[in-house]
Amino acid sequence: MANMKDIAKMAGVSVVTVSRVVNNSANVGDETRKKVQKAIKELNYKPSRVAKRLRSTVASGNLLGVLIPDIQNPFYIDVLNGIEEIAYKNNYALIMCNFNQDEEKQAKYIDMLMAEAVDGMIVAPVNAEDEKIINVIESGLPIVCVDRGLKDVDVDVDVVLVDNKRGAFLAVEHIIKSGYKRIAYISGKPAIPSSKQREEGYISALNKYGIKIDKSIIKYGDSSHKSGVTLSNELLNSINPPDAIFTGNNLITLGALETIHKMGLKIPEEIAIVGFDDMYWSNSLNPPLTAVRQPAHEIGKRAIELLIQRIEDPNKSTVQMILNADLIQRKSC
Amino acid sequence: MANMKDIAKMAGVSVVTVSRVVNNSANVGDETRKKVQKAIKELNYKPSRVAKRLRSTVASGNLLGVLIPDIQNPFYIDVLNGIEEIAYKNNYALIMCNFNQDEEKQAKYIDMLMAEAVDGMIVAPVNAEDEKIINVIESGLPIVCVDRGLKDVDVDVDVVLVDNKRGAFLAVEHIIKSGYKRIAYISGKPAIPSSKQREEGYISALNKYGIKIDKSIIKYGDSSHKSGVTLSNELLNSINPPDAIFTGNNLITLGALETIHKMGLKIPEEIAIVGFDDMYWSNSLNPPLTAVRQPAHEIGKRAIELLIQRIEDPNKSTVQMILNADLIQRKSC
DNA sequence: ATGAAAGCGCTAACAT
DNA sequence: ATGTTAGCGCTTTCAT
Repeated sequence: MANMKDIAKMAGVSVVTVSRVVNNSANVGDETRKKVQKAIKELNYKPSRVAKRLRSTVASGNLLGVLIPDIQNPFYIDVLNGIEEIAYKNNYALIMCNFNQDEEKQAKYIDMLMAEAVDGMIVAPVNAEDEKIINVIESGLPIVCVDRGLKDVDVDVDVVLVDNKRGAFLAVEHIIKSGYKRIAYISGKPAIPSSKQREEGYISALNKYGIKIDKSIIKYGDSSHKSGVTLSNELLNSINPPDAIFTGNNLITLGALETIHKMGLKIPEEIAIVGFDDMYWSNSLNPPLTAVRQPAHEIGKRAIELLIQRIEDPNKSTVQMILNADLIQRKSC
Repeated sequence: MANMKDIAKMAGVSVVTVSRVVNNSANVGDETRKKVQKAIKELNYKPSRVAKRLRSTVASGNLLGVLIPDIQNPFYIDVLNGIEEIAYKNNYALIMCNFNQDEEKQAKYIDMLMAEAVDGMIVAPVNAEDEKIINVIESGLPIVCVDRGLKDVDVDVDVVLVDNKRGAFLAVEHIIKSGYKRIAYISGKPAIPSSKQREEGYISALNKYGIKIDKSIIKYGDSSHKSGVTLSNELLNSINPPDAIFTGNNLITLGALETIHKMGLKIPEEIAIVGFDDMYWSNSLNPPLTAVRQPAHEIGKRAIELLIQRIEDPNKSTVQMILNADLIQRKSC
């Protein structure tokens, strides 16, 4: 592969001039620029992003890290998709790190990203008090949090979130207005802020409509498909089963549906279900799923836009961007 | 961040010695090694992967590129997941490139990966004669193809595939044995080899059981969810509709299900469906989907294992690994 | 067993 | 408008 020296030689200029042409600096003569461009084309020269990254003082390495809690979760795929779209447009490469909700794996990936000298990272932190991430932020590396924020109020960080409480409220209110009386909630990992917020929305809806909270039909899992299967099973096989279930994320929803179908229960007649998180194939479910839609793709886009802005101007003040989640009514409730 | 020089100074040795310790080279005194290790711990030193990548002659940069045709497709997610699992274990970072079945985007991503000096790439080529990829292979960069091979017999490349023809045959045979007479096939992009191979399996099953091929119920789309919706609609609203559909990939399956549910058709009584590609939530569909399962996760794992082997020994002979796809019988046929 | 010197491909700072 | 020098953090080669 040709390098700057080759181009310089061919064009009869110094490497600095080549660098200037490559980076569109001013102060290059028209003639010179043309000669260099010709050589670049001729030798099919592509500047080494590695050398640039090593040398540059300002972030310009065009490399970003993305830390994802669970790549099997369609929500994060959509977020990732949004991130990738903008990254590509801006010539950023993306190192993808899937840490499976595992704090240790997350920490190791963060070390790796630092060693790769990324210009910034997008993270959905395992927990709201993650020291590792807080350290990185304090070190000055641009970071944007998605889906989950950080608790420490002293930490200044850009965050892109969804109004989980309101989304959950909307869902449960709809369930109530549809005439259901005994509404269960299957929560994700309680340690994840969004799980708690969704529970708050669930509770505030019940409160508003004067339905007594029954803790026995609030089930806590680990945000997985499997916990959706198991917990819905416990719920539906109990002495006093619910007539509707609000599920805390899409994996749980899918798990609950599996149980419901296995039991041969009719949706929404025998059991209604509303899920948090929509999928592009919610209409392929039978009946089509009523769900709270997070604008996942937009979350991703906003996050990387904020990140790029911060990279370009590290002093810009941080923002907390809260997007709306809305209810998509279909047939499952 | 501490660098080698800092460690060297602190340990009272030269940077070379530090490098030797970091890379577990022989010829380092026990005492020296300990001093260096202590300094490394104390300063929390992490070697720069960037500098290493720039300097190293042998591939040791521990960076890989993954080129994915469509990140919204659950099959590729599973493949990616398998890749990531092994990459992480081997301390490889992964640059994720989603090219949306777009040849130009794929080409640009390949340029980017070259500029990042990756040690190798895993690719599912847009088309079987992709010049760009063939060039890269000929340049000597380790590459493994997944899901789709390359046509040019002169090109020596590791490939991990599934026996698409046999998988499709199994599916269609099962449909026939279940008593269906008029079996449609909704194909993905005909240019993609796997689409053709699946069609071959479909045809050979029909042939074996003496069912005449009716070209009017073989529909060609672009492997997308949308084409699944549209083409199944055409099929089911025709004068002589099929009583069963074999769908060419999971996105098409999902699209077809959407149409079927919208039309209120009963599965499998009024229309049977068997899909190519299984999902972990196939049981959440109603009825649970009968599908051909590709070992997607294993495809990913095998691919990166081959890639790492090739990176470590560029002269090893190439292999073509063909995995089995098997039929998972559930309730949709 | 250890180190000095050179250099990977590029950019920053300072000339001219 | 262009070039010279130095050096990012590491590994390689050759010495000792």
